[in-house]
Order: sequence, then C-alpha cells, then structure tokens
Amino acid sequence: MRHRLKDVAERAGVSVKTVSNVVNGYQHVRADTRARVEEAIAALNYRPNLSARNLRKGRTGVIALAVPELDIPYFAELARHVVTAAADHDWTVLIDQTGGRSEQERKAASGIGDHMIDGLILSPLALTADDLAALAGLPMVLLGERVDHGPADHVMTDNVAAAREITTHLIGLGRRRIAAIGSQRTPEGASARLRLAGYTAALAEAGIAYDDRLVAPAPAWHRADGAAAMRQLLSTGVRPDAAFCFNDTLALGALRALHEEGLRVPEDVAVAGFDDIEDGRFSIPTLTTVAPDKERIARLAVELLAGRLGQDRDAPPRELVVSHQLALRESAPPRPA
Amino acid sequence: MRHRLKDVAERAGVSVKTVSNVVNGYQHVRADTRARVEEAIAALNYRPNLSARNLRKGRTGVIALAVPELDIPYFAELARHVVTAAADHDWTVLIDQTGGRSEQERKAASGIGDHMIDGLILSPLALTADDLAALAGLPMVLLGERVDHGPADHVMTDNVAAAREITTHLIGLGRRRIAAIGSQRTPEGASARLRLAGYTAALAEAGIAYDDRLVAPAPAWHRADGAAAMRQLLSTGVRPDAAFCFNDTLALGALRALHEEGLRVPEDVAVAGFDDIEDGRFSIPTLTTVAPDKERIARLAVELLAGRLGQDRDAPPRELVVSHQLALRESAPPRPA
DNA sequence: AGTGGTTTCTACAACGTTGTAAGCACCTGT
DNA sequence: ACAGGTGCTTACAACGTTGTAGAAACCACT
Repeated sequence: MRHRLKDVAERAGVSVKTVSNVVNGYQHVRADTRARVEEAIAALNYRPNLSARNLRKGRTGVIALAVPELDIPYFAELARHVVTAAADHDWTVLIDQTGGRSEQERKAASGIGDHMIDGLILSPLALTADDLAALAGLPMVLLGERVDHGPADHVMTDNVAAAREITTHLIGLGRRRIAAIGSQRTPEGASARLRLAGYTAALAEAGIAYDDRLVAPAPAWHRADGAAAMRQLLSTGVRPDAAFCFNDTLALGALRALHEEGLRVPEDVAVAGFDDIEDGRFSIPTLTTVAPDKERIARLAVELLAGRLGQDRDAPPRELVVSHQLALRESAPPRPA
Repeated sequence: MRHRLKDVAERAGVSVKTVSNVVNGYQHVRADTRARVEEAIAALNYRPNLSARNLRKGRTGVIALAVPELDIPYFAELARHVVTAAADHDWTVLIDQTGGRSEQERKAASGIGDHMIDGLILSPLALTADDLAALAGLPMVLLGERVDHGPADHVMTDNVAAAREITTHLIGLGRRRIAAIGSQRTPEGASARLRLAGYTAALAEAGIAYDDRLVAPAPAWHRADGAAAMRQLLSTGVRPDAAFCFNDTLALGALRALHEEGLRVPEDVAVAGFDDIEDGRFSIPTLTTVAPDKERIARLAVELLAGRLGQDRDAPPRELVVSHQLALRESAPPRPA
C-alpha cells in the first residue's frame, strides 16, 4: 500500500532516478516521459519518504519552536506568527512545551534537536548561559531576555524601557501607590527582574519612594496568580491606586480580584499589563498594556535562523531589539490633553 | 563537529554495531566494553541521527496534531493536554495549524504525514468524509464532530445534547428571547449546525417559538465576531434577554458588546458559552459554559492512536463520546433553589 | 559523414542506522 | 580433550532517497 520510487519506476518503465527527477521538478525530462511517470505516481499514490530524503540531504525542513506553555496566550499568538513566517521558507514547525523547566529546555535544544530538526527558536525561562553554551551544536535563535554573552542569536524587546514607560504612564495619571505584580526571585525570573527594574527606575525618576509592600510575587504568570497577588495586596491594607502587572494574564486576574472587592478600574485602581494579548482588547475594562510587535519578533527570529542555516552560518551572534508601543485602553486610559 | 556511530566505534576500538547496541541498551555487552563506548560517546558528544534511525525502523516517534488555530484558547488548551498525553508514549508532537481550510487540512493529513509522522490527531473543520477516505493511509484520530461513516477513529462530545442542556438552563432562568450566536452555513460549520440543533431542540421542548432574527451568524468564532454579532442583534431591535454563544470567545466578545451598550449581565441579558476556556473563569462576569473534559479528550485520542499503531491496526473505526458538564457561573447563574 | 553541443536518461554510491546471521571466545561438565 | 552452551562481538545488507558522473540519443552545423 505504501510505494517507493522503485515501484513507480517499474510501472513507468524508467529508472529510479528519473522518477526522482520528476518528483523534484528537474527540468530536462521529456514531456512524454514526465507524463508517464506522473501517471504512475498518481496511480500508486506515491509519496516520498521524508526520512530517507532527509538522511540523504542532511536537512529535514523542520524547525522547532520551544515555549514554556502553549496555553499562555502570548506564546500561542507568538507560535501562530512563527508558523506563518516559517511557511515562507517551506519549513514545518515542531512546537515543544518546556514548562519553563530547564531540563525540558535542554532536551528541546539537544534531544529532539539532533537531526530531527534543522534549527530551534527557543523562548528560555530557565536556561543559563552555561547551559546554552553546551548546546552550541544546533542553530538556534533565542527569544526574550538576553542571556549575557550567549552563543546564539537573539530577538528581544527592551523590557526595562517598556516597563519604565508604562509605569511612568501610571504616574502621569496621578497615581502614587503603584503596585508591581509578578516579581520572581528564581533564576527563571529573568523577565520579572527586568520589568521590576523598569518599574523601580520609573519610580525613582518621579521621586516616588520604593515600597516593597507594594511588590507582589507570583509563582507563575497565570490569571489565578494575578488574582491571588491582588487579593493579598488588598488584604494587607497597603491599598494601591494602580498596578503594573508583569504580563497580561496577571493583569486580567488582578482585574477580577478588584472587581470582587468592589473596586472600580480605573477610578480606584488603574491597571496595566504587558504583552498585548487578544483577551485584553475585549476584557471589561479593556486592558492598558505594553504591545511588543509579536509578528515582527517571529519574522525576525525565522529570518535569523534562515541566515544561520545559510550563508551566515559562522556569523557572530546577533542581537535584535524589536520596538514596542503602549496600548492605552480603559484600565489606565490616556491622560486627558 | 557532528559525529556518527562510526566515529564513536573507531575511538572505542569496537564495531559500529556494538556502539549501536550500547546506545540501544542491548543487554549482552561486556561491562568494560560498554564503559569504553560510553566514554567515547560522551567525549564526542554523539547523538543518533534520527532520520537514519527512522528510515531503518520505519517509524519516527512523532505524531502530529492539526488544529484550526493555535491562538483560539480551546485549541491551545487541547494542544497542551495532547502533548502531555503523548509524552507518556515517548512521542513528540508536531503541531500544525490548518486555519480551518480544507487544503491545509488535507496537506496535514497527507503532505507532512507521509513518513515524517507515525500518526495524526486532526481537528477537522472543513474536510468531508470523502476527503478523509482518500487519506486512509495514515493512522488518524479525529476530534470534534462526527464525519459520518468516516474511516477513522473519533473522539467527540455530544454537541447537540450539550447545546440543548445549556439552552434549557437559560430557559430555566425565565428567559424567553434567547439569541444564538455563531451560526454558520458553510460546510465548515459542522459544530455550528450541531449546536444550533441543540438550541432549537431546547426551544421546542419548552414550547418557545423559534425566531430566526435571534440567530446571529459569525464568520469565525473569535471575540471580535461575537462582539459584532451582539452589536448587530442589539441594533436591530430584537432585544434578547439571553444569548447562547457557540463558543467561549464569541461569548467574551458578546459580553464586551453588552457592556458597551450599558446592559447588565446577567440581569438584562444572560450569556452562556461553550468550551470552558481559562478566560471564562476570570472574565467579568465569569462565564457560564459547557465544559467538555479536554484532558480526557486528549488522552483518549492519544490512546486510540496508540492502538492503531499497535495491535488494533485493523480494528474497525471506533467512536468515543466524552462527557461534558455545565459550568454555571455569573453570566447565567444557577437557578436559586 | 564528422564534430560539438545539448538534452535526456541511467548506474552507482553514498547518507547513518539497525536486523540478521554468523563468528569467536570463553565457560562447564563429561 | 571435546562437545555443547552461552555471552559477546562483528560483517553485511538493507531502509528510500539524491548527487555525481557519465552514457546514449538527438540536434545543428560544417
């Protein structure tokens, strides 16, 4: 039921290689030969064996995208853009969930990696520079935070600047007791630390004293964590008048907790997030957030990887910073002119 | 930099096959030989070439999951469960986005399929029974609607019953002008038609006349479509007092549109969705919805596929119906006792 | 007819792995 | 010493594809 070049060749009365040539669109095949071969291919419903082709060619046409969790909307949206961008290079994307665990991340980069995929786009939470150095074999592009002097190409947004800008926006609304939700002290919390740095920088610029009772940790960055963090802030009596959440799902959770406490957003507490996920455009209220250009991040990552697989094979590691914007919506609206 | 069995064999002073035996955990290898080989493997950082292994073994250890869109939360959540379930079988999951287009769905089933993956879990929107019959080559499990007499295994929820139940719940709240949001007349709209059937059945049971001005089509099932559909309903003057949205993202969009019109949920309009996505547990108000057991759907699909690849290779197509529950939340709360 | 060039096709040898079958070395018990 | 195991290792031949190099057929022009 499953046929090979050889079967097609026998049926068409030509050599195996001629069939291969037809399959690959080689020019110099006589029209009637081509027709005979194509008839045989159709009759036998022949499909090339990709394992064999890959073995022969040394490439697989598959790249992997490894993200912490697919059902975090930011990563799902990013994945969609990566798949789209990869299609332009005729690549299939193998999507891997690492759960943010370093073991899984290492496995993504080495285990699956070898010979099954041509390259990897990795959104690392847990890997250190040392880990990455050990994986230098596979062409790789990293997304997200900088891993200092890592050996790989990198596409990122300026987390510190973006966090500073959005915090400054909250300050501009007249808020002074601004909570930060999502801090993490683990090595995995690189994003958290950068966004916290932006937050503190903005406070310092505005001459507002840093109050660590306003900084709420969140073990993960899901809605439930955001809600729990906000509830905890409210219960301890340091009533904030604004909150910068380190991502949008945290912010959506925080909105929920505020609603349950009967507090109005933005009147009582202004809320801002980070990522600009689809949900935030329809939530009640709609969510003010930092909007990184996800489509561009994905496209650049794919392009960098294409370079690594092509002529830029031995280029030094490159770093690209993708611009971001503030999306000012109801939860922390633009300042009236 | 990339080594083969041969290189390891030379370094360890043994045959290629002995190295292969060590790599594959074959029992009868002398301890000191094994140690020498392992040393060589470590020194050269050897990794097997999976293309070659697959070619030789005829299997790849990869299954594909093809869904319409990854950034529809329902599919993202489903994907996470499938990846988890597949890990128990040491399978890697290749995730494919079909966009609900039949061409892409066919490609997922045949193009990538051949020899690159061992099996496919497909969530078809657009494929007909005929399409699927043509693809009988690849072991396949379908999710979602039944394709009558399709050749493949099937895991589904009872859409008609679930839609009927939740509509009945809305009726039980005293609502009589119940809108249905998300109808589709295209062949791709199989889910839409089943859920509409459940809706009309519930109305009939309760003796409520069907009014097609209350049935709003939605080209896709995104938040924006739900919002547009609700706005359109409101603008035409057939003021509904409840809405059954055919999935949760439509419902979230509808909530938003109602909010913008100043209508209260559930007091003025009760809203129900379908899918039980994470967002609906934190939206304002929280969303009443049909909760299919996604984890079980994923696990059963993987088990069925495992069977097809093993001893059940030639079993007749099986159909499994996974139970669902109603999650009654704020947008259409439980009836007071 | 002979020359040179193009088009069309083919035989062969890889790619890196593992299954098969057989070989060698070492035991154990007579 | 020898037969019969058993444990360990190996040579070889596949798996299905494509690159290389070259053969065969054709053409156009002298």
